[in-house]
Amino acid sequence: MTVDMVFAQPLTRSRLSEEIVAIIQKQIMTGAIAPGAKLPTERELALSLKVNRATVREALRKLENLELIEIRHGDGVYAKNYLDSSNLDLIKASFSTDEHNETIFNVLEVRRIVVPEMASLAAQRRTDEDLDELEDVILHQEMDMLEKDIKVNQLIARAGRNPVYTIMQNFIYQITREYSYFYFDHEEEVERAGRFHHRIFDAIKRRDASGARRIMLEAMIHSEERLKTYLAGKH
Amino acid sequence: MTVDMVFAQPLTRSRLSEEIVAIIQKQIMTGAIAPGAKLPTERELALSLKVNRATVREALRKLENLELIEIRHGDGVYAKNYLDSSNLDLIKASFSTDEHNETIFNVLEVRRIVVPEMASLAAQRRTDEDLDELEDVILHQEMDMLEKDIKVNQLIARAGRNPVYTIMQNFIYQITREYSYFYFDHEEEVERAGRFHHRIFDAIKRRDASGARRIMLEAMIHSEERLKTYLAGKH
DNA sequence: ATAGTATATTGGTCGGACCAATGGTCCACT
DNA sequence: AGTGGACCATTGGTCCGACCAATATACTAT
Repeated sequence: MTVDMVFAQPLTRSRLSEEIVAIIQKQIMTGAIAPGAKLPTERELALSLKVNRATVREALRKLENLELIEIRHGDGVYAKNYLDSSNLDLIKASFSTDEHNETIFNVLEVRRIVVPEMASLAAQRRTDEDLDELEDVILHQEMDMLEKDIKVNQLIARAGRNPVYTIMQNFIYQITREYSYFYFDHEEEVERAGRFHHRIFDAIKRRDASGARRIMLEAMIHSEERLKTYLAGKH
Repeated sequence: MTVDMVFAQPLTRSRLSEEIVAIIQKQIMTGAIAPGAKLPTERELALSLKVNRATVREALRKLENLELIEIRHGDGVYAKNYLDSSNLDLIKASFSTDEHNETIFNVLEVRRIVVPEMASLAAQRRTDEDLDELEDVILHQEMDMLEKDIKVNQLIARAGRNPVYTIMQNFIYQITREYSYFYFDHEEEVERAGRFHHRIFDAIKRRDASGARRIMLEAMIHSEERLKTYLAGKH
């Protein structure tokens, strides 16, 4: 438990345009800029922020992707209601500035519903190739348990044959992965994960949809509890 | 059923950079550009596409947000595995070029799980203010049923007090809304929706979580069936 | 009043220049 | 031979200034 959670997000924070994104995003999400309000011109923003207009434009482009603003050619830039956004990156942003772990709890709440259902779909739709890949990973001894666990969940997600679930799984993974390091610090949990892999594989092999769902739900609940006690202990 | 589904996506297709996004995105998602492969430099892309480098940069910025590429300062641009993306916009893109309605079915499959759970959370967490807002909308006579239905679902989502669910609800709504117009063409469905609103409101008011979940699930299944017969009739 | 037109404003694209991070080469030193 | 560090070419990041294209508005002619 030494190097976990060191590099939270800021990887590309060297980019000036990202700073601008953060500034404007904060103002929109705190309500300092109301939905429907017209933002300053690109030229004005460039002037007041003392950066080039091209840099402002790249920032606005990202804010548009986040569905926080609407850019109208020949008219101007307007703030949108962030509650209407469908971009999960907004959650990632709030995650990196979250003091009370609200974000992670929200994600866990969704995970508990979504991931077991994904396992159920995998059991229904898996091909023999999916099964082979899964078995390969599970029986692969040299791989450490964290890496293996990630791979198993990924293969299950893809075996479900629903890209929407796959994307949601990727999102959930990206948010929770920083806590996974701590999780597998205990030998007890490593063994438990090993047993889980075999059980879920067996259920998927037998095309036992409800069984797969139940086994996955059980695993989710357990890791939730472990995480909650860990986070509680940090304060 | 005349003007439904007219403007699928192309709203901002006047932008040159969007064309470039589409070109490169397609190559990555079809595998023409393999994951890990290095893309041409910005200068080379600008040259071969006969556009300015700034335009290429804006396109690359968007592809980066889609998690389709990774940009490394001083190094180059690398393709990522689109299966690892957590950006729901990828689904929207495939939706607009989907011949066999696969996308909408995938989204409905997720909706059936997610939205009822959202209703359950709303029943558990709704405040009196949430309830008042909901009642206002439901009893508001002048509003047409489509608009009302959207608003009701939105308020339920927000009453659940989980931004991740809210974002997913927005995504689901954006994908399915184009079919909603047809849905409320039948007076029978309008009346059914009215009854549904009252029932779900009642359950949420009583803080009946499982009841709210059940009522919502019922509504989802019904609209799914209606939509499927409609889509089947189009061929 | 209304429809059409001119114009100012604003986002979109262009070209060319320089800054900053990275990878690789090469050389001095051990 | 191996290692560490200086150097340099390459590539993304930012800047400047100019022009193109869409929009809103004010104005004009009817």
